[in-house]
Amino acid sequence: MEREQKNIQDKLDEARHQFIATIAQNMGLYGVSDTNGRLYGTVLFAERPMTLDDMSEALGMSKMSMSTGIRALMDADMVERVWEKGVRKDLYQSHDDWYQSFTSVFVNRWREAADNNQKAARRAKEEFEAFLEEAEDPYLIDVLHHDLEKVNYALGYYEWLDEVIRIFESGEIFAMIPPK
Amino acid sequence: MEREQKNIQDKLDEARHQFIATIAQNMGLYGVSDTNGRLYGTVLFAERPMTLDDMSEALGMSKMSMSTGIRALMDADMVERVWEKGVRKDLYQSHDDWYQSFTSVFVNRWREAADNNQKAARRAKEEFEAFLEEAEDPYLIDVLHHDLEKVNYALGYYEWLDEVIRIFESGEIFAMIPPK
DNA sequence: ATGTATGTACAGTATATACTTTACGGCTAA
DNA sequence: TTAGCCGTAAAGTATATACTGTACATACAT
Repeated sequence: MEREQKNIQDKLDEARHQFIATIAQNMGLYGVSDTNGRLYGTVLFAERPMTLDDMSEALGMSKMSMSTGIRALMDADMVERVWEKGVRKDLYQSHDDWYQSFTSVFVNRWREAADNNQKAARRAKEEFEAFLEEAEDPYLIDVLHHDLEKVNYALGYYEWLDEVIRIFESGEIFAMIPPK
Repeated sequence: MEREQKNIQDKLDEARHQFIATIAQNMGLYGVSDTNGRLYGTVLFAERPMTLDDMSEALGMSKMSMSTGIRALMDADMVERVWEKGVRKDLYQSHDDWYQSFTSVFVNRWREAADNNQKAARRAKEEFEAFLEEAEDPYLIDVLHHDLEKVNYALGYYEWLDEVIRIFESGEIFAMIPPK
């Protein structure tokens, strides 16, 4: 009997491991590396907050990797540090608001890109228009019109993208599609 | 005068180059590498469909890189192959539906991840429930309940994510936020 | 104050990725 | 059929990234 319960524990670990491996594999989409994904999964299913040494042992990796990995996960608001009196080591536990994680990852990544691109497009547009003032060669003028068309299209797209991002940023998305 | 027009052409190239560099830099979000982003930009602003040799010269990179790069861009529906009678070399031009590109990239990347994770979560849930049948140790039973809670939360999240993806997949998003 | 334990910076190493060179199969035109 | 060109597969090389070991700075306990 004792033996059987032990067996269940092993199988449970295996089942957890399998699940963690899958979500870790896909966590690249959140800008989280594969190994950091496994780190998150490990902390998620831990029964208690973990120390860096715990993680190091659980994953068979250096403590340094755990340190840098945890910092990345904290930056992404996926884990949080907790204090327990009498414990000197830093303790970490998962911060499980996946809806929030999704939106903030989505927003952070796209917001910056959209802003950069929009700025670059505006600048390009200005320059193209300035060139158009000076241009005399009909062919060159034609080319410039085409370029302006493209950059205007881009600007429209960025405006649209901005709206999409805003829906996630403001949380409107949760009114449109309520969390389960 | 001739000299000045030439100067404009140079400045135009520089302005294009600048814009292309920026969008290429951020194109990593679309799963497109930096250099493939520049490749796309080059094709986008080309006045005529380009051959691999054209691109090779324009970017100062090997033809092989252009070949693989173009294939990646074609897979992402960002460039298309065109035929011109009398031209033996393959010709490529940009396929400029950025709205479509965005949604299909978004959908393709997240759809697969969501499906994988959902499948893994269902499987984990089944296993956890099976273990719960066999378990006798109260502590183990408690652990299993916690695990089930987590996996149920995950399943809810995947359901939500599925809905979000569906909005982009079906094009509903364009009714909610019309393209400019 | 001083010894000890803990997290992290730094440098070195291994692995993965991007790119190039070379070589070849397939298509086209004579 | 064959000569020549085009696109790509394969192998090799360089660069970037991920990970480790060591060594140090900081904070706590005595």
